[in-house]
Amino acid sequence: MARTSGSHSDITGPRLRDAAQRLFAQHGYAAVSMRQIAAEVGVQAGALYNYIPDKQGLLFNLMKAHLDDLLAAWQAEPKGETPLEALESFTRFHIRFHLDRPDAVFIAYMELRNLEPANFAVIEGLRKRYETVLEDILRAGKDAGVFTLPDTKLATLAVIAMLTGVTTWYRDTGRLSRDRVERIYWNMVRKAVGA
Amino acid sequence: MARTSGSHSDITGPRLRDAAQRLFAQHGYAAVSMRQIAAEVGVQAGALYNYIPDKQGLLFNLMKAHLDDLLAAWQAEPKGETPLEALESFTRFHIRFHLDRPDAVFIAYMELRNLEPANFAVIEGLRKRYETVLEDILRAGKDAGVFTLPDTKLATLAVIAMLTGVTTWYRDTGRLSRDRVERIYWNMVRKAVGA
DNA sequence: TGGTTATATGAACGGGCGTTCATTTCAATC
DNA sequence: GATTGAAATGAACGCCCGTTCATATAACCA
Repeated sequence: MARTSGSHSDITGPRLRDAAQRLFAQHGYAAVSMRQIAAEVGVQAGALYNYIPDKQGLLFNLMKAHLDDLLAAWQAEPKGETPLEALESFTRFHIRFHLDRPDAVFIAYMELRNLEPANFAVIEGLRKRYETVLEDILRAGKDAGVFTLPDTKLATLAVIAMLTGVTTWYRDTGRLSRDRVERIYWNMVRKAVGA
Repeated sequence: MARTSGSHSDITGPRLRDAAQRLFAQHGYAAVSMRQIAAEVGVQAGALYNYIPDKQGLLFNLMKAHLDDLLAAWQAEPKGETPLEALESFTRFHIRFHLDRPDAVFIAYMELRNLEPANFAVIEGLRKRYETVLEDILRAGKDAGVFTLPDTKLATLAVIAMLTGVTTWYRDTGRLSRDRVERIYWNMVRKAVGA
């Protein structure tokens, strides 16, 4: 034991965020203490405050980093030419990205109510920007007469809920591969939008 | 102030559950203290223990009551004759039931990780029983050649996720009536299952 | 090699936690 | 009107919380 002092800044920082992400996802923000996180990192609780302003700031940083990642990754994604291609691209991207980060996803959806109002507004804005990505695809498809949608806004929310739901049951050791899951969901999404 | 003592058993019990449900939904189980609940009820914290074994038991009772309600309500629902009618019935029922109980729904989905293992097993069992209701409908429709499903199990999970997602955005003061929402989602569900 | 600085310790702060229990209060019964 | 018992009080229990800070240490740079 007894990690002695010295300079481990570049190690402790990431380890802190990793531990916090894992513990918050498992037990919930309010149920995890700074001392638990510190123990996981192998450090005393006081040392954490060299890296974060406070517990709330830690949660906010984790959520913001996740959503920034999400939006940046979509920017870097090949999006296809037609609305149908774009929707397939989005569907597969969303599933893949979310399955790769189960803890971050869990926190982003479950801990919104533990954000202070100012922090919540920032996160909510990023979430809406991502929602708009899908909404724009669906509207373009509807305008082009490729999709049949009773309500574009509701279809957006319905598709995202359906896709994000994958994270609640998917296990790497399960019956289906990721690619198979992507395919099955794409099949259902395509039919749901009438294409 | 100062609610004095006396016999309020039949009043305090329900009020305790109401307050706990509201507060747990708003702030999360771990973030709400017994003293906050007691204050909401208008009583000292110690008095709550005349009605519940402990905080964990309170959470468990709330979740169990919700799922018992859900299964009982479905039993009492007219289910239609054909798989298509049954699916419409289920879709509308699920949306209606969940929109009527936003707090209970929120707790049932968010606080699973705060249940002790034994309690979790009970709740999980009830949740799976409800899932099976939809799975049976989908399988019947698939066997009858009415539904086209790439994977019955995944379709079950996808549809439930999609429908339950309504609770995250629906507001009574919003653009659409409940009936309109039911209709729009039924349209999307029907198409998603290829009927 | 010695001084500087980043990084950690560990104790302390005030306060809130879930739960228990002796005691008090009051409505209902005889 | 006295007795009874359910239902509440309010203080106390030991414990953990997030955060701060004086102090110690080890790596880096002159």
